[in-house]
Amino acid sequence: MGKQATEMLKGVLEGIVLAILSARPAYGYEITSWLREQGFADIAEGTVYALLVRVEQRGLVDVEKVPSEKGPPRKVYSLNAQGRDHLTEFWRTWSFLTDRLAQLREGQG
Amino acid sequence: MGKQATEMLKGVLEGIVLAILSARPAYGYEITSWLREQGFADIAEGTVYALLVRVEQRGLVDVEKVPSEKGPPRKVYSLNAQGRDHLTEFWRTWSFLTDRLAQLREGQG
DNA sequence: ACCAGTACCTAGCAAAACTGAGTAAAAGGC
DNA sequence: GCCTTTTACTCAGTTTTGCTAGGTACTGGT
Repeated sequence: MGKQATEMLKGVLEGIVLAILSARPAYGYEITSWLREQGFADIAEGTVYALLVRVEQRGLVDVEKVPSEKGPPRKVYSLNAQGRDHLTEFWRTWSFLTDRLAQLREGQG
Repeated sequence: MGKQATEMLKGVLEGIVLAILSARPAYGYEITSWLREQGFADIAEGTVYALLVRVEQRGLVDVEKVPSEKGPPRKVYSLNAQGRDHLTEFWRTWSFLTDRLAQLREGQG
């Protein structure tokens, strides 16, 4: 992904992380690694941690500290009811966007 | 669209406007009206004009001043070669994002 | 003792969109 | 002639979000 992706990620990355958490609880380091495997090569660690702090403060996730076999304890996040509502709203907006963009793309090249 | 869309638009809105311009030249007021018809209800006028200034400064569009039948002269923008390249790159990044998101969405709800 | 891998956090910056104004020009009604 | 509406563009200041570029801390292998 190029630098263009940086700006396109804004607002979308939060939805991505919430979607990940809706599948199963996860911790920051794990999420960052997973994103990088998926091709989001230049996602900065700090970006994910900051995002997790934000969604926690907005009450979209629950947190639990879990000791790790290697390294410091993990902060495991899981999506709560409010987070699930927010995710639903995200998918709605995302669908709207993809529909409009698909139309535009067909319209020409 | 809710407030959530505001942040999701970042980076995407530029692609949308370039896509519009790739179909035919257009001026700011026209683009804003069209976007609102398409359901982008809360796009601020200032946002579109600022975006057009940016893409002009980056040399992605050509500008021509055209007198209007009613009101002040229009600044008509058209996509140039560099803009077309940029748009191609935008579609590539957009495809990447939609693929990843579609996968995530299938993965669960 | 040292280093690599794991795991998290922070301060300061940049980009992009919004708010909420203001400026201007022409058309049409009175 | 004046006023309102519509068209059309501009600008300063704020917020949100991601990036940069560090730092802290714990474990296991050499």
